[in-house]
Amino acid sequence: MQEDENGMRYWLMKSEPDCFSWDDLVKQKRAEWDGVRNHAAQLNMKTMELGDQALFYHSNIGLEVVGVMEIARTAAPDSTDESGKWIAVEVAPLRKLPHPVTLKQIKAEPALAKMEMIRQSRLSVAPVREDEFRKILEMAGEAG
DNA sequence: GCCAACGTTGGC
DNA sequence: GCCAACGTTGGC
Repeated sequence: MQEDENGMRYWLMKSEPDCFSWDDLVKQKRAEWDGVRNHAAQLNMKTMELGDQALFYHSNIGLEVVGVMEIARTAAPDSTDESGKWIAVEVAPLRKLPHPVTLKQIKAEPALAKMEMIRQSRLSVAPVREDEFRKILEMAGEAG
């Protein structure tokens, strides 16, 4: 796991927009990222710290990174889970990207070839290296 | 403890 | 609608 000089980690979190979209998050201002039922994704969420930044990715429909959010609460029991086995974090929107960055663009960019989301496409919560994070913001039209 | 069968995710 | 990747389950 890579950190920048402030100890901050970066992530990418997937959601199907017809289930929970970026606009839904903006409306709610803050949301529990629940329903993750994959151990690798759970482990990633357990590693998250307050203030870590995460890319919001629309899977299935759109197939693009649409915004940046921050971790607003660290791992705690997933309120949708009866068994008590699974955890969830809370996220809050920071900003929408000037324009989305599509999966197609990500795959076409050699600097992003090693991204976890590419290497393991089904992982719904994946770490992002700092240089990859910055590259995606640049591709989204944010000033360097 | 292995592995085949099956289910789910997510891209094409 | 299909398929690849991956996780889980259950028989042995």
